[in-house]
Amino acid sequence: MEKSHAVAALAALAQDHRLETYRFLVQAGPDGMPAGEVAAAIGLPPNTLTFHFDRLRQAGLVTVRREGRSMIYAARYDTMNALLGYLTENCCKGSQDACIPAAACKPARTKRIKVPA
Amino acid sequence: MEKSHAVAALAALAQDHRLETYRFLVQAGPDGMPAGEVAAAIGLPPNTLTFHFDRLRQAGLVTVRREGRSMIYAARYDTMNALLGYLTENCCKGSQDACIPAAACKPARTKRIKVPA
DNA sequence: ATCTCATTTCAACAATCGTTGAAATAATCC
DNA sequence: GGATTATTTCAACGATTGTTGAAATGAGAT
Repeated sequence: MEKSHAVAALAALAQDHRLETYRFLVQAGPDGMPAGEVAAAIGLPPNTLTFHFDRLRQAGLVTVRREGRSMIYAARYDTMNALLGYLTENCCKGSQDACIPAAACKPARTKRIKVPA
Repeated sequence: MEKSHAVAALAALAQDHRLETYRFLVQAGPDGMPAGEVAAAIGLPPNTLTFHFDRLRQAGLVTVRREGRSMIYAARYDTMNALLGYLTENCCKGSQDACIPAAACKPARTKRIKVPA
């Protein structure tokens, strides 16, 4: 991930309603949610939400698709992981000793991906 | 980490000069660097840099101490790790299956903390 | 005390941000 | 076709942001 993309993603997340919206979409899962349901859940007027969705989308944190008359927004996990990679690269690469706490990142531990054999 | 703190940290990092400054301080190590050297390295007028340092400090990402006539700024690794924790909590906790890629975060692998025996 | 060096404070300024209300579009139902 | 539902577009608005130049502070050197 390039610096400008990281800045864009950080800026997109650096706002109350957008962070909440994004978090909501992440927990909603990869299938996403119609804009209206998000608006109701977050408690934001639809036009305001559209503005924030646009920001998230331009930062590559979210995708949209039409389904009937609803617009379904979904979180892009790959972008978040790229951002985390960029930040941890900064945090831990240059000087490992500097990263005081051992517990830097805590990925899902309870249930790994398949890895058949 | 609370949401408002996360937003503050994200906002502090969501700017070209500040992200670069913070990254520079992270790589400078826990002892930090005088403001002047950072200004020279980043290529920013000292008063502008002060403005950005203030933002980073208010977000808890940086500390200052005086040393002679220099002000030494240093990265706060704990805050960055708290932020990463908050983001990964969002990304991976609620729905592990949703976190498509296995490589979510990559902490320092080359050289672990001491662990004497 | 005076002088310099390192940094901060302050008051501007244009630019961008987040929100609103009203109007437009897009798809479905009758 | 016209009505209804879901969402976006548009033009405003006050608020915040990042940058600048000039002046102030703080600490060491003479």
